[in-house]
Amino acid sequence: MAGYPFDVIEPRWQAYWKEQKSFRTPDPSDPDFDASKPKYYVLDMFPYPSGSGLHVGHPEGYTATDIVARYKRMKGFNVLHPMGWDAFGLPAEQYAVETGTHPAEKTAENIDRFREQLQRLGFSYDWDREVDTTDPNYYKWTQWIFLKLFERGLAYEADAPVNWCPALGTVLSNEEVIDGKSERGGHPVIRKPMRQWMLKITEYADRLLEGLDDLDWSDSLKEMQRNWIGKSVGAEVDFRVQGRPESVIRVFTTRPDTLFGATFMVLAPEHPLVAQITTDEQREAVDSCVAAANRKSERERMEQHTKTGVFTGARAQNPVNGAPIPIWTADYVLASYGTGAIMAVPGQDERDWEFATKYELPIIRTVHPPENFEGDAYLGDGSAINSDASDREIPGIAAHGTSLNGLGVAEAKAKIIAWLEDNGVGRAQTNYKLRDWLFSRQRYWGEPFPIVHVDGKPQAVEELPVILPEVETYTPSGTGESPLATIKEWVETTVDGKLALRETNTMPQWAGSCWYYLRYIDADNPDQLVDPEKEKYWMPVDLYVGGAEHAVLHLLYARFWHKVLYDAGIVSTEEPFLKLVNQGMILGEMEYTAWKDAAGQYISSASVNGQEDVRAVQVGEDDVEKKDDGFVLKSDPSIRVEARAYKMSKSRGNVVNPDDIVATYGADSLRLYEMFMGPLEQVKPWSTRSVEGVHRFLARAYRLMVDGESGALAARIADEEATPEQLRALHATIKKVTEDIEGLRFNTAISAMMEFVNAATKWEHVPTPVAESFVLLLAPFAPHVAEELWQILGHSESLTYAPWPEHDESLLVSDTKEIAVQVNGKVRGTATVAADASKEAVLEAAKSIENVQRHLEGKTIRKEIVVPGRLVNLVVD
RNA sequence: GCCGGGAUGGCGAAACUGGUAAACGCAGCAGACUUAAAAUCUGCCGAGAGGAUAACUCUCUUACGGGUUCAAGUCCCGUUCCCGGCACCA
Repeated sequence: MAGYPFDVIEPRWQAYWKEQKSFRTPDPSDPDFDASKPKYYVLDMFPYPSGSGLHVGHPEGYTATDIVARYKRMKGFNVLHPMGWDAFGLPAEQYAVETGTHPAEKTAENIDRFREQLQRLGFSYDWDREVDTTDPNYYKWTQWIFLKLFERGLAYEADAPVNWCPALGTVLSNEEVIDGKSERGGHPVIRKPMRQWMLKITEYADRLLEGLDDLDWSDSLKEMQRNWIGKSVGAEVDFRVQGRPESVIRVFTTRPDTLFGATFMVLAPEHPLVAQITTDEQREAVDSCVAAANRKSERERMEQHTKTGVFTGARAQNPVNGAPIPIWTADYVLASYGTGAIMAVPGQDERDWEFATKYELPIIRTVHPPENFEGDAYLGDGSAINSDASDREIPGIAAHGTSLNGLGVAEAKAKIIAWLEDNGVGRAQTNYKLRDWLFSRQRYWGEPFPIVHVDGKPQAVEELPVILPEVETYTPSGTGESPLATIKEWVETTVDGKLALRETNTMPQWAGSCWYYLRYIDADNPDQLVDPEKEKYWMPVDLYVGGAEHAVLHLLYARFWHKVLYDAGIVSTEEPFLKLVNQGMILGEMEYTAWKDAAGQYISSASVNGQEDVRAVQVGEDDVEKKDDGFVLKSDPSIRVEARAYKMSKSRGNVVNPDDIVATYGADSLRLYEMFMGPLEQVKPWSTRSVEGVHRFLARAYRLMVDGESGALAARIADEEATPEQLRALHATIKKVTEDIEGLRFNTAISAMMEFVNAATKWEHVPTPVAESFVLLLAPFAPHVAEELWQILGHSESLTYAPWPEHDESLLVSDTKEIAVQVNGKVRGTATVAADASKEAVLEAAKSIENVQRHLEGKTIRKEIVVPGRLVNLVVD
C-alpha cells in the first residue's frame, strides 16, 4: 500500500532533523536565543517505558502536542517541547525479581525502544533535554526536593495502618487500591500498621482547591480534584457522656444548625470510647457488633448499605438543650473521617433517618420543610423550628440556652457556632476527605530516601544523590521491608562517629513525575534543580496533554510539590500547568458478537443472560444489519448481535501496534489518522480501514505536486497569478486550519485540508504560492511529506521555521451568496443573490422562485424575515 | 445515590452566537481505464411516498415526551439509556 513513497521520505527527514538538530531549543543564556519571541511550553505526560513498547494511545496525545509545537514554531514562538521517561516502577522490578537482572538494564532497553519508536513518528522533541527519573543525576533532585519537604516539616514518619498486599510483598497507597484489591494485578489487600513516611498534603488542601479556579482545565477534571480534596465546612461539637465527666465525644458536623434535632449519637466501632462507655448489660451485644465490623473487609463494609448498630447503654448530654440522648455504635460511621463519631439528626439526614426508623429512635425536625414536601429527611433550606432552649439553664454548660427558631440555615449555623464557642463546647471547623500522602514503598526500584536514623530520629543526608545500591536479590523481604533492608553494610553507616541507619523504604513512582517538567528546562544542570532565569522564562507550562487516568493523583501531587517549591522560592509560579487536556482513549476495532448455544444454534443476545453453555462468536460487519436500535444477523433478523468496541488489551487480542501501521502506511498517515478520528478528548474506536482513507489523502496531496513518473515537480504547478476562486479556497483553508489548531480541533482542520486538495485536483494549474501555502498548513500534521514537497517546490531549507500563512479576510468574500428560502420555516428553494443585495432585492428574488410561489398561492404573507447572506423566511396565513 | 460528560446516516463524525442537518472520511453502489485484477479517476449514497425506474415534488428524521421562537441538533422543563469519576465523607 504505497500511494506515495513514504518509506523513502520519512527516514530521510528524520535523519535530517536529527543531524541539523532542527528542534533544539535555545535557552535565555544561549548565544542564539532570540528574546524578542514569545515562549510556548507544550508538554506531554511522559510515558512509563514498558516492555511492550508504544501502543496507539501514546501517539494520540503526542501528535496533538506536536502539531501545536510545530505550529507555534512557525508562528514565531520559542517552543519548549521535551520528552522523557517515568522509568521507576513495579513492572521492571517484577521482571528483575523473575530474572535476577538489574532493573536498570531492562529499563535502559525499554527506553531505547520507546525513543526509537517516537522518533519514527517524527515528533519534534528537543532530545537534548531528555530526562530519566531513574538516572542518579535526576533523582538527586527528587531527593533534594524531599529534603525541602522534610526541612519544612511537610514530611514525617508515622505508624499508620497501611494497605499491605501480601502477594506483592509491599504496601500500597490508598490510590493504588481499588475496591480492596491492588490496582496492579488485582491482589487482595489487608490493613496492617507500619512505620511510613507521610507528606502533609493536607496542609495545602485549601490552596490546592482555590488554585483550580484560574486554571484552563475541563470542568470534570476540576470537579474530580475538588471531590478528592473534599472540603466541608462545619463545626466540631463536644458532647459529654452522662455519668462520666472525663469522657467527651467530639463530633464533626456540617449542620450545627440542626443540633436541637440530634436525638442520638453514633460512634464508629473502632472509636476508643466505645469500650469505655458500654454498660455491662450491653457489653455482649456491643462486643459482637465491633468484632463483626473488624472481621469485615473495608470492601464488604462499603458494599453493605443496610445500617446495623447496637446501643452502648450510655447516654450523652446534648449541649444545646441538655437533653440526654442514647449513644450507639454502628459501622455506617467511618473511623477515618472527621472524629469517628457523629451526632445523628434524623430529621435532616437520610442515613440517620434510616437508622432512626429501623431502631425506633425519636425524630425531631428542626428545619421547616416546604408545604408540598413529601419525603423523609429534609435537607434543604428553611426556617428553624423546635430549636429553642432560651428559657433554660443548660446544666454544666451555660446559664441560658439559645434559640434558633425562625432563622434560615446559614444564620442558624452562624448563631449556634458563636454560642458553642462562647460556652466552650464547640467551634467552627473545616474538614477534608484528602488524607496525608503515604509516601514510602517497600520496593527496590525507586528513589532511596536521603535520610538516616540516628538514635531513632530521622536526619537529612546532605550529600546527594544517595545512590540506589546493588543488591543480591530483588525479592521483597516479605516482612514489609524493602530489599534494601537486607544490605547490612549499606544500611549501617556513621554520622559524626555515631551509628546511623539508612532509611530502607524507597519513594513511590509519583515522586519522579511530580517535577519532571521543571527539569526539562535545565536538564543537565549539576548544581541546581533548575536555573532560576530559565525557569522564569519557560514556566508555566502553556499546554499539558495526557490521559485522564492521571486526573487526580499525578496532577494533585505535582501541584502540591510545585506549591511547596514556590513557597521555598525555587519556582516563580503558583501553578505549574495553565491549560490541561485529557485525550480520550482509543478503543479496539468495532466488534460484532453473536451467541451460539450448546447445539451450535444462534441465539439472540437478548436471551443470553443466565443461559449456560453459550459461546460468543465474532461475526463480520457484512453479516449484520441495523434493525431498530441494534444490530441483527442478515441471515436471521431475529438474532440480535452485540456491537461495540472494547478497550485494547492483550487478552482480548485487539491491540493495534503502531509499528505495523507505520510500516504499511507511514508515520504521517498514522499521525493524521489519529487526529482525524474525532475530537481529541473523546473516546473512539480504532479503524484500520479509515487509516487508508487519510493515507489516500496524503497520496493525493503528493501527486498534486509531484509527477509520479519522474518524482519531479508536477507540470500542474505553475508560476502564474492565482484566480479569485483559488485564493478563496486557499484562504478559507488557512483560516479554518489556523483557528482549528488554536482550538485543538484537529479533525476539522484535516477535513478542511481534504476539501482544499479535492478542489485543487480539479484545477488545471496550481499557482506555486498557493501550493506552498498549503504545504505549510499540512506541515504540523504530516511533517515528513510536507518537508519533501517543500523541497520539491524549490526550497533548500527545512520548513520548521517558515512563517505560518496568514489569511486575508477580503479574499474570502464572494460576489454572490446562495440563500435558503423558507415558507413557514420549511426550505422551499434557494436563491443566488448579490452579497450586498438589499432586503427588497433579496425578497423579490425569493418570491420569484417557482416552488416558493406555489407555496404562497392563495396565502397571505404575515411576516417577512430576512437574515442577510443566510435565508429568507416567509410566514403566511 | 451524587458529580461531570454524552446520545446526529451502515460506521467515525461536521454544523460559528438559534438560520439550507449530515461537511470530511470509511463502507456500499454504478461507471471510466485495464485482457483481467489492484491502484487511480468520475458520479450516486438518511428513511419513506408520489412521479416514468427521469426531472422534480411532498412527508418524516439529530435518544424519547413537552415547551419557547418566524425558525431548535443548538435554548428551557421532564424521561430513558451510555461513558467517566466518587461512593454511608456526617
